[in-house]
Amino acid sequence: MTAIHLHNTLTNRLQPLDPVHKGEVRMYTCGPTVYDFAHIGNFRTFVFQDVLRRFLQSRKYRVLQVMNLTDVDDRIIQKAAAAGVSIREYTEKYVQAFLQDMDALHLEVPEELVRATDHIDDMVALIERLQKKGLTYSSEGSIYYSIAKFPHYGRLSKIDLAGMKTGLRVDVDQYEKENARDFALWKAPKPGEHFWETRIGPGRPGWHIECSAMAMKYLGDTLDIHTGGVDLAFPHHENEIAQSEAATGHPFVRLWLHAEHLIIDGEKMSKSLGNFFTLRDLFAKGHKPSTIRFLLLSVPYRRQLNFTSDSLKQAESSVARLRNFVSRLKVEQFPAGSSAEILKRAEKAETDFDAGLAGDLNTAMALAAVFDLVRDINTAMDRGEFLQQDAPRVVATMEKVDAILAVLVDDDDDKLAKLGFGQSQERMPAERIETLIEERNAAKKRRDFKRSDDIRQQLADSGIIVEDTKDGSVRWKYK
RNA sequence: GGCGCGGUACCCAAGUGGUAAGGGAGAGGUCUGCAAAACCUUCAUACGCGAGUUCGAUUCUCGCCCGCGCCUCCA
Repeated sequence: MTAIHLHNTLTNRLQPLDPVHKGEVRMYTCGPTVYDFAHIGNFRTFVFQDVLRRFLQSRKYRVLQVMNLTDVDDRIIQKAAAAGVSIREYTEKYVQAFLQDMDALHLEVPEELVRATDHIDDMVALIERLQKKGLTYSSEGSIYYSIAKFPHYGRLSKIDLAGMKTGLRVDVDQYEKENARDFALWKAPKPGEHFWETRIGPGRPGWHIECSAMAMKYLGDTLDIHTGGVDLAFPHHENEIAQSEAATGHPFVRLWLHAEHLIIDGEKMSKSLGNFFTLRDLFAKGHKPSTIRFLLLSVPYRRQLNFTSDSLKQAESSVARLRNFVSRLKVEQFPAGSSAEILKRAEKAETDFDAGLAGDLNTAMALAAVFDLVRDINTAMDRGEFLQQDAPRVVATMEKVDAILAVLVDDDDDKLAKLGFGQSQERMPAERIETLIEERNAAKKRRDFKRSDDIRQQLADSGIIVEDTKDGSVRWKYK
């Protein structure tokens, strides 16, 4: 098996995965700030993280993934106050929405999905450790981290501090800081704002401390992998390193992985440009969860993904090709027997798929391996060279790759229905469909094509596509 | 300005120091009562531009141009 290599932002090169604990990968993946519905760009990163964990599992690693839910920050405090509800009450809605969205996209639930506000004590303890080491200072009730005291500051994002002057007052945060880049570990409460009464005083946590505290609580001082979107590399992840390593004296993370952004029609997604989409916006427009998942994972994570209506169409067609293939394998009847060649071919597909992912999660390469197999087997079937006993083997290959891709099972309607995007009409039950197909078969037999086509049309009107195959069997699928 | 990612066919997108994977769309064909699916053929003398290294570069080096992002709590 090809050794797994991943691009480490810290060193800017491909490095082998080398877990601290044998057979187990511990990773921290930056999750959403739950002040609103997550948008499609967020999910680009989350799908990447999901593909990563699924791939590691396919390599038989135990995966211990921690994902944070940032449920306290300026926006949340403001919005909750404006709505006249508690922070918890305000964020709960979006936490639930996030879980539903995850489910719709087949994102596996991390082993630990943790809320910042449940870990205030852990953050306070970590801040105290930093205080004891003399790395912090207080100003107007807030506590800051003095980056001048952390020699490696800037290593991840390659930010050069040499040109920066200390003592300059830069009023970016309406707080007093010694250095513009110093960041708040703990923020003094503002009048009327929600705050926590703690050993280090009243207030609320700064943004970065939650990730350091929760990551180390669940994963230990040194994590194997930490991921997030590229925008988080600075300052968020840089600050996490400073906090964590200064506190423990150990390297915080072995591999830093950053997903490039998704852009829309070549432009940054933003509310002001009017090209801002949540998952639900896309569902409402009739796009399927599987289409979106496929599109998000089809472009390797370190490459910007240009999200367009055309790319959505292409993704939908690609998924259909894969699903048609599996359906054909399951329904069509082939000559009895089995062939060593086909078995080898299936094995090769699995190997190539795996090798593609092993090379920094090159999903484009991995998908090519799958499509190569699809074409070759389809060709064999058309030529009558494909044998019945091989069908389950090839299906198994497809199931294996789908353990990572997670787009083959056609549950789009179910997922949409769960979110309230179901079609207006009830789905025709499978039994009824089978009955109609039998009727149609009978009609075909007596060459009553008028009747036969009427039934096909009737089914089509109910959103069911009927396909005749060479061997006389009929397969159907929901549109 | 600093840091980072990228510029490959109509679109999306791999890749290698020795002559361009895969998907989508298009065109033609096969199969078929019809339809769909599928298959076959076709679709980049060419990989942003210029120079260099080399027997040979899309792949290495240098310079330039262009796009996008980060450098102000945005994945």
